[in-house]
Amino acid sequence: MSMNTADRFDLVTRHTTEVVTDEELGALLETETPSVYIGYAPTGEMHIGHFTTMRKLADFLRAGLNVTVLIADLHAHLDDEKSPFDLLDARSAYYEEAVEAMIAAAGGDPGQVKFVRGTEFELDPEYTLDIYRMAAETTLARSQRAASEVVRESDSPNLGGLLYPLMQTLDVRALEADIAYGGIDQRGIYMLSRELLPEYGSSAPVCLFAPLLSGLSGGKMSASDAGSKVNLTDDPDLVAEKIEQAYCPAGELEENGVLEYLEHLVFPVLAGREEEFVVERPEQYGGDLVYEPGGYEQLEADFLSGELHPADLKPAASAYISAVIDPVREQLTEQPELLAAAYPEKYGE
RNA sequence: CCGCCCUUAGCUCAGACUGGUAGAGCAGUCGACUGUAGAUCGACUUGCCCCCCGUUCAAAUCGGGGAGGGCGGACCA
Repeated sequence: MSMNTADRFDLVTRHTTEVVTDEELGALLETETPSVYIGYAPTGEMHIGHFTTMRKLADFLRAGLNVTVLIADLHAHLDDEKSPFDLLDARSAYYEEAVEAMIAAAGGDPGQVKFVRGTEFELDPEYTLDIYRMAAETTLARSQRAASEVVRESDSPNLGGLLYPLMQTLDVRALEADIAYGGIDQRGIYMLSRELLPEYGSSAPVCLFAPLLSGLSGGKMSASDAGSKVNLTDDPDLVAEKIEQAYCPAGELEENGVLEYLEHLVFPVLAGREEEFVVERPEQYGGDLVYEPGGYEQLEADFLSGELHPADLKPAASAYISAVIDPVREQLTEQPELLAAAYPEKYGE
């Protein structure tokens, strides 16, 4: 690649919330063609929160990394049976399609991404044996702590949730990933991985973490609260409705999902296309506002100062969000059988 | 293998002893107030009370059986 190391480093690390560690990543980017992987457990429907990591995959590709997406089907079941065992195939198929569509919509080439399902290698004898070896030397408390932000909490936790971090650790090795990328909620697990893998003759992965976006109703995005997130299959009217109802206090950035969507999703995509962000505004409030590609900082400043009012921002935000996810929605709705098979209760026969 | 406990609204649970076809909090919906949303007021909605059989004029409630879940014992002592 003609890109120099500093540029590569910036590209790889932008829009991340933590890098473990800068030094290791720097060294990695100087030498070879590093590999990065991210795992998605095919549980609930994919949503806009996933999109921010997809956009990073486009960055990774541009930086010349080998990118692997793991569809962690076994994990989806191990975590409190979030996905029933006999729906794993259907949900994996849906995830694969959705991920490809999102990568494309985010300006990347899905053809350059390697897709792997967990069951393709997690049942290999060597892998299985190492699960047992790690299980023998890992305490319940350690595993539980590692998984606490990821695995569903319960008064009566299942064994599956405790195996989960160990398997994720072995995934890093099996996929020969130099870099593990995931939401910051994955931190606990990968810190365990960094501890364990060297004991098993592998090097610890460099870890890159994505910020978790706030939900639209304030607080975290919640799977159980439909209004807290935009789904990939939401049509523009529904997106508009959700954004209209979103928590968005004037002049405040904290837990402001609308602004976070713009920062981590809309503006990066617009920047890739060199398109402006236009807020249409009635004359009585000052007329239209135009932001340059990459002009999120300015928008945020205007929002903080009160120059940009939420009531004006929201319609613009929902229009651009819809535009970004539109191709994904179309691709998915063209194949209704995918969703019907993956979520029969909701889209079923 | 044995014993005990649990199963009621979307969620967490009361109500069961003393039968009279259900309640609270949260969530949700709708108004008011804000140039958005939230917050705050005001109003409203929500149910195969796990299933089957039985007793009874009447069963969420009592009796029997079943299913699902949880805890403990049993070996080590």
